[in-house]
Amino acid sequence: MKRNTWQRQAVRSALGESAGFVSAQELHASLRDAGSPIGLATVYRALADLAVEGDADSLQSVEGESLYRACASPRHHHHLICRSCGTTVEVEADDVEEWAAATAARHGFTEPRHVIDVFGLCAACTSAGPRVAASPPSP
Amino acid sequence: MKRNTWQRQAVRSALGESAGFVSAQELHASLRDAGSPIGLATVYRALADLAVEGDADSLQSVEGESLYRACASPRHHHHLICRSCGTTVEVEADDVEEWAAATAARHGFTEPRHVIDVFGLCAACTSAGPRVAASPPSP
DNA sequence: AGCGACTTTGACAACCATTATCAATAACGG
DNA sequence: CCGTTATTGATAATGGTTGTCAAAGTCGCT
Ligand SMILES: [Zn+2]
Ligand SMILES: [Zn+2]
Ligand SMILES: [Zn+2]
Ligand SMILES: [Zn+2]
Repeated sequence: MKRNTWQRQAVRSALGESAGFVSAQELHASLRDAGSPIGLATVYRALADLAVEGDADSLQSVEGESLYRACASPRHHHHLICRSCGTTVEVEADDVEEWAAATAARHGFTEPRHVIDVFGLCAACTSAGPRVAASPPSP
Repeated sequence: MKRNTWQRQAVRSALGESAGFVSAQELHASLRDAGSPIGLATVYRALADLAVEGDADSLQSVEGESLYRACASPRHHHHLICRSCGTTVEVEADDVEEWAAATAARHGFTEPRHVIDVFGLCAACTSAGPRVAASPPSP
């Protein structure tokens, strides 16, 4: 049986408050900053549990880190992620789902699963302009 | 300028001979088994170079390992991968490309990129039947 | 071919995210 | 309240990947 501990609630809550995908390390750091004495291993375990229960989505960052996010919708969906600020939009695309299934079937593959994520710069980050190391005042 | 060393050629060659995606560690092991004294760090560097030059595709395994594969086609494409034996099929899907671009644009995202991979069981692995841990003789 | 400038290599250490340990703690049914 | 038992968490261990740096190799040039 699953026991209800304040640690799990804290992770749930913290995950729900973050706008985009976060790593276990980041979530642990923010919880600690907020005064919680929660342990790192516990955050890893809680996030893994949330993911298997379907209450959180997970994906691998380009650097290979596991990132998690509270799912707004329980339905199957994918994500559009700002690679600058992490803001995430959930998107559904039945056409793409069908394409994935059909592609697998056409080549004799069974039990198809798929990884589909779109990364870009959100409107805010786009208008913020290209990132520069520093903006020395022009003399 | 890029210099031409037997190590880079060996990695290129070994990558081209493997049917599906392989990790740097696996490629290093097979090269060593074939009698090559190549170093592990060199394999990592060569694979990273091939990836940026567009001569190899890379993706993150579910366990977070970086996997590489020699690209048969220089065009943009995606992969259908057997999660049992690693056999890989390259697929193109203009519809999906357009969907990704349109989805990003619709939400004000710019410079869209995407990660699209389909995992399943190939025909051979499907007919091999469900995998069992062991088949103890029934007493 | 010989030379010199500049890359590349590789053994090894360092790094870092993630997982295993395991005694102490806390949740929950009765 | 109590006993059972899942959970916690500090720490160690794991394992893929990258950094270090002296030695060796590559290539343009003569
Ligand atoms: Zn943004
Ligand atoms: Zn989907
Ligand atoms: Zn297969
Ligand atoms: Zn594409």
